[in-house]
Amino acid sequence: MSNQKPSLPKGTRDFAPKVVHKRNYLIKVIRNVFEKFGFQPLETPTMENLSVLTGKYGDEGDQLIFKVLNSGDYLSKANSNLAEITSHQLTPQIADKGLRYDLTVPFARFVVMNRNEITFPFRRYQIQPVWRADRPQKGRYREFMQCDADVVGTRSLLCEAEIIMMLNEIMSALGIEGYEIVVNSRKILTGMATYLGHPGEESALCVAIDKLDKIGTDGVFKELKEIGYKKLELNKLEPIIELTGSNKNKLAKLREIFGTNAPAQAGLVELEAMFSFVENMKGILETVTFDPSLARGLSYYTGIIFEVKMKDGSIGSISGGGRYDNLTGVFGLPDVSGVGISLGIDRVYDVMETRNLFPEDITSTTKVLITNFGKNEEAYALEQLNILRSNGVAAELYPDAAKLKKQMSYANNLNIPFVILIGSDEVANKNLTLKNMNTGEQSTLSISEVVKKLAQNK
RNA sequence: GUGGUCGUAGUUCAGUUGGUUAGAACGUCUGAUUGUGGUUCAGAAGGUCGUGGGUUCGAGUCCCAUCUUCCACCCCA
Repeated sequence: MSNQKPSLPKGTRDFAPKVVHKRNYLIKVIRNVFEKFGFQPLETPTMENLSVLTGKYGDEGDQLIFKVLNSGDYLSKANSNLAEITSHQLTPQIADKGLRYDLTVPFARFVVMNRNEITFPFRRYQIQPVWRADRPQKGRYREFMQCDADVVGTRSLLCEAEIIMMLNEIMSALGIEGYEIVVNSRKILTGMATYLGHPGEESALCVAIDKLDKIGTDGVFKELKEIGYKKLELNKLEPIIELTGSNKNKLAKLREIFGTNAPAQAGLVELEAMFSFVENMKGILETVTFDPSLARGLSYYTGIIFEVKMKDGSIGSISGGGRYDNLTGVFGLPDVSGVGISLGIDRVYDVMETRNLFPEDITSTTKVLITNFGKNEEAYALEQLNILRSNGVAAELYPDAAKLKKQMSYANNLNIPFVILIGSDEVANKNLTLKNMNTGEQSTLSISEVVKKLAQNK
């Protein structure tokens, strides 16, 4: 057998122990906030039937779904002449499953399938990996973890307000500053398209104005011209996307501008209501920016939409979400409104890592290492090890009677905060030498004193 | 999916117009120190130069293909 070089599929990664510790910390903080807001955990399968996934993310989204080849002699069951069809046409004949593309659609599927068991309104959070056959870039992977929280079965804008509260709380719990929660409403975008003389064409409008940050007003206008916008219409758009001032100011000005435009006015009213809910909860609004040019988000959003981004622009958005009125409709359950957000923890991780925001003590699970001096001390050491563990102190004994230097560097490299030395003196005196690896302090103690110290030091 | 880019030790990178034995730093291991890690000093190990072809007397260096990385577009966490 020839030697084969091991490799990973494009856009996937291993996570070494120290990285997993940090990711777990991140997930723990986010989960705690989700649960504090009353969300319940849900998990769904890695694979969904392709019929569940396709058609939910637009044509381009469908291309990005990883398909799972059918088992068995799948070709004989495909009833086409291979030479005569495109790969695109062949796919549905040889694959009927696909990898989860996001967490929202599987959630919608779950809600429909379990509608009789679920008590509405249903708040659930879900933290699982998703897969996209995208071309990788920095902060873009083919396998990545999403943290979603959604509420379905209510149209109350209180839910939108709580999402703002949650996002603020997650960011402050992680110690991340310099972020911005950008909000807008799909209804404003719909109204805007009509106002500009292009009713029903808001998706083309969205694609263009969403790039405002990147290509500027001139760039956006150039793109819009290419899809048929006239000078006069662009003149009407300009004051809208160049609005400045406080959120309240922008909302007030837009109410004037849009006049009797019903969808736009409805969107503005909703945003005002959301802001006032946040104020009543004593929430923070300084981090929230209303931006009528925010247009991102999947096609299923129908109300208020959110995006969290870093002000320094160091990475793409770290969270996105919004309200959707009819996600379950395609599965036969109409009129269930929901609102949710999705956090990309790989991106949050990158932000935390570059800013050094991870606490130092999270990269070790072991609290104390007992050094191994050899046969004579072994029985006593094992006894102490057992006592530590049965008192809930994460402890390990170095497995070989290696040089102390080696054992100490082992503890040092793994960030184990304490080391217990058990040599002939300790065995004879029935005590332990405990060394604090951070301060270098060392003291002779009884096992009960050590347990007390390490248990409280949690 | 379109266009470009990168790949040399575990890691980050040098490597001249193609020329003998491919270097450094950090990390690792050993010793200075047989009961003490982080600092210091001495030494050692570690490479099919991403992979496969080609040009050449000779390729890390040039050409082609392929994989990977990163970037722009598209889209998105």
